[in-house]
Amino acid sequence: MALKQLDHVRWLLDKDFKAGMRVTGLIYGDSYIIQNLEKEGALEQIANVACLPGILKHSYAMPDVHWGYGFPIGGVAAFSMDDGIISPGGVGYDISCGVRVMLTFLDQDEVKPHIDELTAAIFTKVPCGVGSKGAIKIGESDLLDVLANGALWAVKKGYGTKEDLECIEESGRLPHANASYVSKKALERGKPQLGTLGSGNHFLEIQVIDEIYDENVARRFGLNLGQVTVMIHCGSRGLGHQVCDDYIKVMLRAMTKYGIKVPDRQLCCAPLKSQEAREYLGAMQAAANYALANREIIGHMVRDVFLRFFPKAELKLLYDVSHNMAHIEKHELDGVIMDVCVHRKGATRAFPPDHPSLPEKYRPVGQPVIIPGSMGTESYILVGTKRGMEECFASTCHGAGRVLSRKAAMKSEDADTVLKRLEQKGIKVMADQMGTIREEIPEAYKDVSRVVDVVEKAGISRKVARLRPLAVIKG
DNA sequence: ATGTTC
Repeated sequence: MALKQLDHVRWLLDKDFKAGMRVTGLIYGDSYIIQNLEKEGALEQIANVACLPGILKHSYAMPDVHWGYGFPIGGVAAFSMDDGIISPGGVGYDISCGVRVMLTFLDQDEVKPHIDELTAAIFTKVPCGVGSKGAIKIGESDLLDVLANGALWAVKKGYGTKEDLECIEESGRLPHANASYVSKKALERGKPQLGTLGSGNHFLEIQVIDEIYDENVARRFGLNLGQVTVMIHCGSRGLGHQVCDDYIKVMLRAMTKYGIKVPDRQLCCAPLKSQEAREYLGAMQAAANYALANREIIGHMVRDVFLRFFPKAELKLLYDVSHNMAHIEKHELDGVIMDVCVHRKGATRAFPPDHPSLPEKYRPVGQPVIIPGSMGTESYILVGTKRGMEECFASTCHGAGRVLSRKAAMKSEDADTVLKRLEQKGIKVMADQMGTIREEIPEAYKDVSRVVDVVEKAGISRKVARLRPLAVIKG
């Protein structure tokens, strides 16, 4: 057995597991999570990532890990800027897919009597579902502006406030975006979709804070028991998908050109110093800016609707963070601080207290981390820790993580039964397509509280609060 | 995730 248990929640995948592994695998999980890992091929993928050139320390797997395109979802891998690589498969098809939480100044008792109308009004306002479009109309030059400026563009156009920006990662704008590396096809797909939620696991929830674990941090974040919040989970839509598709082809050519050998073609990549890497980074950051703008615009639309019902709602942004990104960040290795390229695919950046990238108001406690649960289950707010910074490149989990494939989930139950069950729990659900409801049944996912307990026990982030859904909008 | 198989 190549997996060595280090403590209750840490497992080391030995280099003997597979020929070509340059580093060990470090997996966070309890025994249930480790069992699931073996049966679905994720373990093999963790080992494959460990074979990539220039990988640093470990190939990491968070407790929500499961099989993905090339890299596992829930995987983290950092690469040296000197001899490392960048890979579209390590970011994922939905570039900068991520999540934000907005805080109302309303108690659940004020909102509950209006929840049906409120949810219906948001459902009408925010287009959702596969191929959804038409939230706002922009031309080619505005789209280029979005790709260059992210959420800053949205705020400039009145879709959001200046105060939002400091609570978005990278202040809402990735600086090395370069739209000239984004294909015409990607631009065409993205133009009509700005301000739309999309489909799959994307959602919009109205929630209530029903448990506080850390009073001090919760106070700093502005979280109170009974307070209503809004969570938005979506990404870069067809534009990001097309960028990934385009650059997988570029990287397959680059592998031949640079003589890179990988155990799985889906891990195709290019040296970080190459022109191909520069172009992917520019295109990926442009797609990420699209996603940041998208969440800012949707947030603004939700704010509009809430204010119509409740003039004092406010909807202050707690934080907006991506969980599908490669970032070039400073990390300490063997006592030396250096730039490294951290791929987080279905994993969340979680900066510790005092990190210079954090807005000043969060510096004393650390970065808010947002962990959505599966449909109808609780979500969590965590906070980044020093140990996470030192041990796993400031990373943590991103959600519940699938245990059933979309296809397998589709077979299990009809949508009406799922909706009825959620209704009995007092959760209002509105969806564009019933197929999505079946794909997203809670049984298709791990228990998010189990996942969060693992990262807390490991000390790579800490629980702050739990959010219970009142209403869910699905694509 | 995705104009859910250009």
